[in-house]
Amino acid sequence: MAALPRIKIDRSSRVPLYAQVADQLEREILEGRLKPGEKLTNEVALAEQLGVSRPTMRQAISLLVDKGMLVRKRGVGTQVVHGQVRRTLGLTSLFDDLASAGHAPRTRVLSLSRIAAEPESARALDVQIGEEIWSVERLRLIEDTPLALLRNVLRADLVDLSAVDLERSGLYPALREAHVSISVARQRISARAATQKEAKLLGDHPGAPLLTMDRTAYDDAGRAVEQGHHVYRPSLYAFETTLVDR
Amino acid sequence: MAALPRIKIDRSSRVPLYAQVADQLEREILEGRLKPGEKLTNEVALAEQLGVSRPTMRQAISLLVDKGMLVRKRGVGTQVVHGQVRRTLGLTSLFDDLASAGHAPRTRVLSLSRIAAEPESARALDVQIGEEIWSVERLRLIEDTPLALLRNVLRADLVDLSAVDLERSGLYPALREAHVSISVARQRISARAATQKEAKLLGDHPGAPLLTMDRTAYDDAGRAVEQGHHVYRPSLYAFETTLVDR
DNA sequence: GAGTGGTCTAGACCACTCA
DNA sequence: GAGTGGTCTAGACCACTCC
Repeated sequence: MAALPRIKIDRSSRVPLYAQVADQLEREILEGRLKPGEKLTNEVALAEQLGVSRPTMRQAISLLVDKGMLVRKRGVGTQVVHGQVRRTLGLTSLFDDLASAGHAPRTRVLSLSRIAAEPESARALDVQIGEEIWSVERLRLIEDTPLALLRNVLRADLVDLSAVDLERSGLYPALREAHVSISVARQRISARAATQKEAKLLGDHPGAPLLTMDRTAYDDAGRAVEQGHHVYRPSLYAFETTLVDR
Repeated sequence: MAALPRIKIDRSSRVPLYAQVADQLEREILEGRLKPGEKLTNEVALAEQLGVSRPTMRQAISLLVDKGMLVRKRGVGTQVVHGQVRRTLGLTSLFDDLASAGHAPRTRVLSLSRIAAEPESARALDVQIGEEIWSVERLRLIEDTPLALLRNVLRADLVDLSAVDLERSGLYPALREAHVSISVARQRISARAATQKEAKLLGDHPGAPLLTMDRTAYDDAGRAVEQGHHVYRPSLYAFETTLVDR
């Protein structure tokens, strides 16, 4: 039964209470002060100790349950999950992933232009066939080793890609700067053999296995903004997910 | 501003109110009575109409936001996301996926035995090296076409695999019957070339691209129960996910 | 029976968006 | 300034687990 004496909340902060509690609770786990399998003090007592209401305490715990770091069991209690913790797959770009892993990713923009939407892109982006959209093709490298080939199309009426430095940041930060906030994305992950063109760009041989990701992203008004068709060299990249039963 | 006149709640049901509301709201969207882009009536009014409190109404809406079907924007409202809706990737087995898609999946158990845990399995399952664990190898077929090769190891002290018919159901239903409830799983998805053995079993050629999934699953006490190393033929399988910004 | 998490209420105040 | 979602409270009762 682990109480949480280190957790302090700051009611003058603009960070929500549940987020303050969740962040500090996560740190307790990541830094080993809460050990795998250890049982937390019950919710009611914890809320009282931290000086928040029980719903707020529950919301904090729920965030970590969704991250796969805690498990709750009715009538029993809340425990820390065993096993090493991994980051959850979120709405971040590959660029961010690599940067935070301490590597030095680079991006080469192979092409950037406005094209007439062909049927598939038109359907995905919810625009008329032939309407002008952005098309961009980028090569992602890590220490001069090609890692991924990224092909994207974007709604030209919602984003101005010409104003953005795509070699300096990922697509999502760029969209954020342009006041387009992506809030939902649907992904499909599979694999296939490299085409001749892909093999040449990625420094691999035709027929080599590639990890593929096809994604459509929607803004906070529910409009399709971006569609991506990405291929990754699987020896250098993988998708990690945490699944939680509800 | 769409009110939701069709939604009725049953206070005598054992299904939580928020789940009743969420399920019926989801059906409104899936069956097209709420159209993409349409704005919902505000939360306070909806709660009043349905006769529930606002936190309960919010919880229902939050479930669909997490599924990627609704987007909320402070100061503006809640809208239906554009684009076709897909099922979220959940804690289901491939067997269930195929069965619910109307296909006829079959499973052939290639081997099932108790082995001494080698270092990698021992670390993943949190047991001593050399301790007895289950090892099972299965081939998944769809209409006589090989689809996937599934290799799993399980904690023998938590599960009795000899009592289970693995050709009749997936691994997770089998575990559920054995009173082992999986609540969290961590997955890593990538790709690689088929080995000679894999190619033979899957009816493909050595070097063919395969989709790979490595998973560790934990029960509701946070203990590692199962580890899987699966390979799929990418032309027949893909992983779909919905990502939501938080 | 004691203790736990699961659900639910009826409010309140705040932050943000948009006309 | 009006309307929206975001946060928070202080309780209540229930369902489940385990002794």
